[in-house]
Amino acid sequence: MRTINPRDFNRATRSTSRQVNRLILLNLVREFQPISRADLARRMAVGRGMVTTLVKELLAEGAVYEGALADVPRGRRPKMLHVRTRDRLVVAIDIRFSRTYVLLSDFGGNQMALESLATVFDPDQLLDELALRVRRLLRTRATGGHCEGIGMVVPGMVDRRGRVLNAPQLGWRDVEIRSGLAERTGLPVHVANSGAACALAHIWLGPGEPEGASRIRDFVYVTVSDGVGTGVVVNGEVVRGHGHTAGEFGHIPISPDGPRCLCGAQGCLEAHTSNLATVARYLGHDLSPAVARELLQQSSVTVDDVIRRAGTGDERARAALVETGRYLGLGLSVIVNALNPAQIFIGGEITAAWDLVEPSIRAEIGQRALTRQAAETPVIPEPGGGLPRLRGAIALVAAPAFAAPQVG
Amino acid sequence: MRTINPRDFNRATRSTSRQVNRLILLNLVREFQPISRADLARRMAVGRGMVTTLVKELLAEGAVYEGALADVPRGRRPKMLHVRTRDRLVVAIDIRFSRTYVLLSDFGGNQMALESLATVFDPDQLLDELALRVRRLLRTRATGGHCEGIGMVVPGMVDRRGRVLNAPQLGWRDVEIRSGLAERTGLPVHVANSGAACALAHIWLGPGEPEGASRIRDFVYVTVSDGVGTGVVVNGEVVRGHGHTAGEFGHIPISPDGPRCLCGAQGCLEAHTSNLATVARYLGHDLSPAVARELLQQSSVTVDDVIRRAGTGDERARAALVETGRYLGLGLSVIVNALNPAQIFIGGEITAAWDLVEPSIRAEIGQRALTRQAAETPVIPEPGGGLPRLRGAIALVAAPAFAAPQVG
DNA sequence: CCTGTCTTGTTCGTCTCTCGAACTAAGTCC
DNA sequence: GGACTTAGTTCGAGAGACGAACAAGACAGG
Repeated sequence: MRTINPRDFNRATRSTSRQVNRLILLNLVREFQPISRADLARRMAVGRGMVTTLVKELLAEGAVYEGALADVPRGRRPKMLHVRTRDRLVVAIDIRFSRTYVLLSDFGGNQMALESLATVFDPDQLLDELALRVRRLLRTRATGGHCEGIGMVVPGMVDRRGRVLNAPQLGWRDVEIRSGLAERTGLPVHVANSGAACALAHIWLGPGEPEGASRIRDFVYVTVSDGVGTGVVVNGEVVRGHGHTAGEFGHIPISPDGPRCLCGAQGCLEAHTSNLATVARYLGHDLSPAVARELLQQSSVTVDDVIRRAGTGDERARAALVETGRYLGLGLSVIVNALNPAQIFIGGEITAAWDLVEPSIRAEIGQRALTRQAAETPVIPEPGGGLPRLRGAIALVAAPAFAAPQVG
Repeated sequence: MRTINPRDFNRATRSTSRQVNRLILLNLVREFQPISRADLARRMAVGRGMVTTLVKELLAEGAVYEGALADVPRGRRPKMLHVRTRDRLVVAIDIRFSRTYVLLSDFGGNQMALESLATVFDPDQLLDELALRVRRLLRTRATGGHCEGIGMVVPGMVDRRGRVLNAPQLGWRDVEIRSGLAERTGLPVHVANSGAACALAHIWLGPGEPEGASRIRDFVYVTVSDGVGTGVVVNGEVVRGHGHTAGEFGHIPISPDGPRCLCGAQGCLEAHTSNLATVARYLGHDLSPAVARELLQQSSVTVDDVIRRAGTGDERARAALVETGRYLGLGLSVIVNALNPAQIFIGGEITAAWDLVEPSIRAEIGQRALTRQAAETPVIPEPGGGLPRLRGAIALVAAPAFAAPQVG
C-alpha cells in the first residue's frame, strides 16, 4: 500500500499506458526469450493486435530483435523475439582494497574481457588509470557494439550523486568519483556500494525462477570479506535510505564493549565477523584498527589459510570459524527480526567453511527469531565464482532500461 | 528502481490512466482541502476540463463534496472541494496488556466516542465483548454514518491473514483474530502490529508538511512501553516482510549475554529499554521473565513514578533513565546504520523524561553512525496524547481508499 | 493437389481517455 | 458600462486499448 505524494507525483498522460505496457512486454521478452508475439499476447492478456504494434516500436528502436522461426505442432510457425543485448555493452568496475577489476560485458551479463590492477589509493591517479583501461578495452574488444555506460562498485558509502562519502578501507572521504570518471571517459557512470550492488545483481541478473514460482521480493545479501557489507531488498527494490547510506549492517553493535572496529566504534558486527576478525581470532590477537591494518597489508595468514587448516583438523582454526559463525548468526538474527526477509544470501570466502559456520548461524537465528517461519529463514551461501560485485556493476547500467516507471 | 515481475504484473488498460489520475486528484483534495478545481488543474498540470469530469465522477460517488465559495481578490469565486469523511466511520480497537480501547472515528481521524475495558486474555471472550461494544457504539453514536470497517491493533506479530502469530504479553499464539471479529460483526476487519500501526498513522494521518517540503518517505517509529515495538517505513510504505513480521527491532540482540527477555532470548533491546526494564533497573533487580511478569501485574512502581522521582532529584531514578537512554541509543544506531531513515520517532512514557534520555541517545548515534548526515538523524519524541495506536487502527481502514494503484 | 483446420500475425473500426481551445459564468477595477 | 481576470464547462482532435475480421503459414486427410 503506497501513498501518493501530493507534492511529487507522476500523473498518467496520453502516453503513460503505452509506456507501461511496452515495458511489461520488454520484461516478458527478457524473462521468457525466445518468445512469440502470440505467447506475449496470452501472457499479457491482450489481443495480438496490440502486441504487433508494440513489438514494431521496440524493433524500430532496436530494443528487441526477431530470431528464427520456431517449430510448433500445428499452425503457422511463430517468429521468436529476443532482447538485444550483444551489441549493448557495459564496463563494470569493482574497486577493492587490494585489487581493482575491470570487466567488459554485454547487457545480458555475458563477460567479454576481464582485467585487474593493483588498487591505487589516490583517487585521481586511480581514475586516470581506469579511464585509460576503459578506453583501451572499448577500442580493442568492443567490436561493433556501443557502450551504454560504466558501473562502478566501491567498498563504502556513496551518496545520491555518486560521491564516496566514506570508504574506510580505501581511506576515502568525500571523493567525487562519478563525475571524475564521467569527465574522463565521456560515458555515463553509475556508482554504488558493494552490498547494494550484489543485491541488485540478484534482482536483475539472478537465476530465473522456475515457472509458477513468484520471484523473491524481500531478501538481504551479506558479503563477508575484509569488511561486512549488506544489500537490503524490500518490495523488489534495493533500500537506499534517506542519505543513500542504508544497509550498513556491518556496523551494528553486537557487543557494546567488544573489539574496536575500523569505523571507530566498538563491537561492530564487522569487528567480530570480517575475515580480518577471523584471522585475528585464529592468531590469538584482539582486533584493533592497528591490527586490522597490519593484517590487511602484510597478509602472512589469510582467511583462506584458516579455512584450509580447519579442514585438516586444526582445532584452533575450527574454533575461530565457529565463533565467527556465532557472531554472524547474531547479526543475521537482527536482520531476521528487523526485516523478516524471505531469504538471506551470504557471499565471501567464509562460505568455503559452510559446514563449520552454518550450525552456529542456524542456532542463533533459531533462538532469537520470534516466529517459526522467521526461525526457518533460509540462509544461502553464494559460491564465490560468480563475481557478484561485477555483476552488480553491470546491473547498475542495464537495469534502468527495464525498471518499472513510477506511476501515481 | 522497481522490477516488473514478469509473472505477476498489472498491465495498463483503457481505464488505468483515469484510475490513476482520479486517485491523484482525490489525494490532492485530501491534502489541500478546501481546494478549487482550477487549483487542482494547476497542481496536476492538466487542463481544467479534465478536472471537471474527474470531479463530477467523484461527486457522484460521494468521495468528495462541494463546500462554500471562496473569496478571491479577482475573478470568479471558486467552489471549494472537500473529501467526504464525516459520514464514513471507522471503529478503531487497541488491545494492550492492561486495557483495551475502542474508538469510533470518522475517515478524517476525528474522534467521536472513546471507551475502554479491562483486557480479557481469553481471545473468544474478548472478541465477544468487543463485538458487543462495536454494535452498541454504532447503534447509539453513529447517527447517519456508515461504518466502513474495523481496525485492530495488537501488541504482537500478525500474519497476512490477520492471525496473531505471537503476542507474548497476552500469551496468544496462532489466534484467528480477524476472522473472529469479522464473523461476529459482519464488518471488514484489518489487524496490524502496534508498531506498524503507529507508522501507518504517521504516513496517513500525520501532520501536513509545510508547502514545498517533500513528505518524509523513510522513517522509523519506535514505541517504548511494556515492550518495544517498531514500524519501519521505506519508500513511503510500511515494511511488512516476507512473513509479515518485519519491524521487530525490540528483539535484536544488544548484548549477547544480557538480561533474559520475555521472548526467551538474552540481551534483547526490549530487555534493556522497556518500561519494565527501566523500573527493574531503578529497583535494583535484574530483569527476568519472572520479574517482568511481576512488574506487569502488580505495579507498585511504574515508569511514570521513576520519571517523576527523577524530576525531583532522585539520583537513582535519573541514572536508571540515562542508562535506558544509552541502550535505546545503541538500538537506534542499529536502525540508523541499517536503514538510514530521514527521521526516527519515539513514542511512549519515556518521552516525558526526554531531557535525560536524549543526550545519551544522541551520543550513541553520533559515535556509531558512519556519515555525518546519519549521525545527525533527527530523533523526535512524540507526545503521548495523540493516541497513535488508535490513529493507526483508523488508518488501517481509511488508507486503502487513497493508496496508489500498483502499475507495472 | 485440394480442402478444412489450426495457429500466428496484421489491419481496421470503435471506444475510452487525455488535451487543448473555445466558451460561459462571475467576479474586480477603472 | 466596458476591460480585464479567474473559474468552470463543452467540444473536437488525437493517442491508445480492444475486439473482430482477415491474411499468412503449416499440417492432415481424402
